[in-house]
Amino acid sequence: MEYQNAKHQFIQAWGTLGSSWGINKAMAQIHALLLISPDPLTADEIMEELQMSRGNVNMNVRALMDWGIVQKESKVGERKDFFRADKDVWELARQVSRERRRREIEPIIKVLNQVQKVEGSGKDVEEFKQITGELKDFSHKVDGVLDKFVKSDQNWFLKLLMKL
Amino acid sequence: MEYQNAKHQFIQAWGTLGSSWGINKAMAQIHALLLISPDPLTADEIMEELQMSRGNVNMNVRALMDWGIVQKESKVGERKDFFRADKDVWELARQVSRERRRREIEPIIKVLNQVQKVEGSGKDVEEFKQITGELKDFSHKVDGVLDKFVKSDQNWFLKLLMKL
DNA sequence: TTTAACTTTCAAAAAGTTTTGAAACTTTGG
DNA sequence: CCAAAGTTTCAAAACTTTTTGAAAGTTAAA
Repeated sequence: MEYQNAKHQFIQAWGTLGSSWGINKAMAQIHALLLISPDPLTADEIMEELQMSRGNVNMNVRALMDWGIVQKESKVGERKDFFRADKDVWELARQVSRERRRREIEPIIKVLNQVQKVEGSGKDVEEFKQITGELKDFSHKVDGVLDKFVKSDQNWFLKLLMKL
Repeated sequence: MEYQNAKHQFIQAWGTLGSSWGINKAMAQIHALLLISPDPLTADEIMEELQMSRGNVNMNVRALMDWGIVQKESKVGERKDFFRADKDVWELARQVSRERRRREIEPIIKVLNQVQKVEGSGKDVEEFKQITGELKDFSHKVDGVLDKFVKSDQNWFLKLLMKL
């Protein structure tokens, strides 16, 4: 397989994967491009390579910086901003876990705590308390695992894999 | 908090969570409703409760059955189909993991294997091989963990939690 | 076989999301 | 301070996904 080809396929696939993860395609594609780029790129280079508008690149590069997986850099003697993706896959996974934990697990635990305060009795209410209680327990467990993961180092994970 | 209130809040929250997981809102809401319902419900009851069209209910109930987390039932002396959600949160988590593994991890591993076949040399190609290689390794590890999880029982998970 | 109850399909409409591009804004070197 | 280079914003357009509802299909009791 030829390089240009492999590159496009990878960027395409990363974009699709992103979509099914609730990350928009442009954001995922920019990330893919920066990941495989040996040197940081300017907004213009990203626009050119991925054929997207300046606004779109700007918006999504900022989203990637929010996630903490892309950094802005400047070069001496250059006016333009350069963007670089974190190349450490382990670190990437941790950042993504951290964000998803914050955006998804935390809100659901909050709601489950709220609705557990339901009053009254009867079959419906009992069933409701039962299932939301189980979901809450489960969510707490997942939260705990993610927390551990986010705070851990790669070595911990590898040791864990051994145990499985 | 009053029951009707808690119920709506829970269904709403589950719908939102679904969206950020690439599961459509209607599908997640139907699932939430069935989860907390002590008895199986008919399509008409779901339509009424969630104020959505017959087509939408039908489509998403089938999607839930595809995921293996909702079952169709029939009652003697009743023409209508009844739908029931799996009440076991553990089982639910396993089914969801299985589906996401199949839909997301497997395709990306396939692409990574493909693009690793890139030919030629140079800084770009080396960087490309390096990062796609690392992603592949990582994906395989995640795949392994999920596989273990999907095939495990709750007890295994609890023991694992102890070790953390 | 007929008919009524129920389920499924699918094309069109609505809703939601992403992308564009031009204008406004900011920064920097001279 | 000015002008040039670069960045950000945002309303409108394009695109995608979801939802609707009516029509077609299926099933089962009489």
